[in-house]
Amino acid sequence: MLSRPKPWSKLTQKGREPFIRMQLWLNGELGQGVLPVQGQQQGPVLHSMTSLQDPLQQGCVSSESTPKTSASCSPAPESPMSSSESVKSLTELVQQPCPPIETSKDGKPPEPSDPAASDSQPTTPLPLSGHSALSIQELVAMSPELDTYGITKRVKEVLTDNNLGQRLFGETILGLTQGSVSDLLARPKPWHKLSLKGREPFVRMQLWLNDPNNVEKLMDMKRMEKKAYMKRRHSSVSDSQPCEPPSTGIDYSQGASPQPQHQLKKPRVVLAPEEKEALKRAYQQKPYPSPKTIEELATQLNLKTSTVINWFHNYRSRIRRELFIEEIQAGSQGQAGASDSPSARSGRAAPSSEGDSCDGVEAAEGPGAADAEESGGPAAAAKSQGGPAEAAAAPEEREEAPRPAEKAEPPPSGTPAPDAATDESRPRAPPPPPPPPEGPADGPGPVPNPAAAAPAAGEDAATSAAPPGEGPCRARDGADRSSALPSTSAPAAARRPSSLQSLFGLPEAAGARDSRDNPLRKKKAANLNSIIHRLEKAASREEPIEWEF
DNA sequence: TTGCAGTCAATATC
DNA sequence: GATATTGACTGCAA
Repeated sequence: MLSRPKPWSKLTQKGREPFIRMQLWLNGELGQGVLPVQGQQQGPVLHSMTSLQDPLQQGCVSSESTPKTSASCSPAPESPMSSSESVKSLTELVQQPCPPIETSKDGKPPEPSDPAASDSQPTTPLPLSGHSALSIQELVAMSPELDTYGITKRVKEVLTDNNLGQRLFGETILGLTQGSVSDLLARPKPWHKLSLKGREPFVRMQLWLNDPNNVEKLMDMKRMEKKAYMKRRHSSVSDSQPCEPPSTGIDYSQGASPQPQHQLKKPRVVLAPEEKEALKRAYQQKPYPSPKTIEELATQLNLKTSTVINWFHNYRSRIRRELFIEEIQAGSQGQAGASDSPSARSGRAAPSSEGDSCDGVEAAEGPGAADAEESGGPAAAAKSQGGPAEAAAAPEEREEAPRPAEKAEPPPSGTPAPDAATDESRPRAPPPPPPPPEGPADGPGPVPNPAAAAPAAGEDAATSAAPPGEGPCRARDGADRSSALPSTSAPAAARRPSSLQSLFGLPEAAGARDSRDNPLRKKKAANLNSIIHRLEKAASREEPIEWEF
């Protein structure tokens, strides 16, 4: 990297990290200021070339939304600090009470004076006024690891304590919709697993938390909204009746009748429970189904292929998140206080549980695993993510461990190795991790055989279980699955190896889930751990080091 | 091209 | 009415 640095513009977000770190480091050495001091805008574009001119010092007026644009940069001021200081200052920046968030600056945030504005538009995120013009991205990029779990927890507390809604908070402070806020607060990802963009809301939350007047401001906003609403209501009522549609006023005003609009809108697809069940089962068989499989599933379920594709994407991603949460929670529970970045450290064995729907599956998936390195090195991985935990988490179901495998995490401390796995542990645990998506999927395997499919109903037959024959990844998942849904599927499998039904049926699955702690589950977990462990070994033959347990 | 992260926004649920 | 869930979409990276 030092000898062949890529140009900043060609670096991925992750790829930029080292340069940012180097820059910080250099700044420290040089005593140059990294952080802007109020009012200064730092430029995001770094010269990856080692010449490093305190890139950070080049102020770029980049707006929050357009970080990359390096546009104009002005020399930035200085604020001497050592690398550690810079980091520290950053931390402080984000952690210490910050100046009023909102506001005005770019004109963005709703002006208090203009109630209307506030209520009608979601207002852009906040311009972190206090911190000068440091764009949020810059803050994010330079921000130290934040305890996402702790932050969301505090935010939730503050919001509930003060009776502030997610919508208001999201639109005003984060620039996100209510649904996103809800999701974020309920399932925060660990800091190191977030992309720069994904970290933004957390930085904003942190800044907001640090703002001594945060609640007050939000309350004001609330009041203004209310006022504006009342105002509008009044005017519309008194003015006449013309158009009532308060919320959609704009659209209506644009001429066309409301109707068209509605018609243009695609009705939201709502999958029936049976369909979901079927998809879940299909997922258990193949988290990464081939196009063909998807096609079949779609046909069987009478859904659009895009819907099936989306469902798989969403499911994988959500399961992953569930795992994060479990890890975090497990971690925090395990460790007392935990506030410290549980997210990062969470780790340890998370016992279980899977997310509902998730069927735990993913646990392995690992995003976690996957990125471990993100934080930098194995150690980091271990530390931050609580590596092991990841693996551990929700073992029972973990079916696929997709990508992560790369980094398979070691078994939870308690469970060492393979042994645990008794018979069940299907040795075959294959390979590798999740392969690239499809690879395996197509495989031979057991893809759900459409034939069998009858989704919901047919279940009976359910059966099937597709034996593991699948591709690597699948294999793994097969294994897991089997472990996860043990008996039930087993027999079935025997009967009908590849049938869609396998995807459905198996009522037991649900039952199994309930009892999270039963011995069976534990056993499964142990098996999984052993499998993971083996995978790990295989994968890391090169560097056996690490993991200390 | 595929998968993922992050979101939105419609619905469902509380 | 507020919050949670979830199908779909966008943009990015590999």
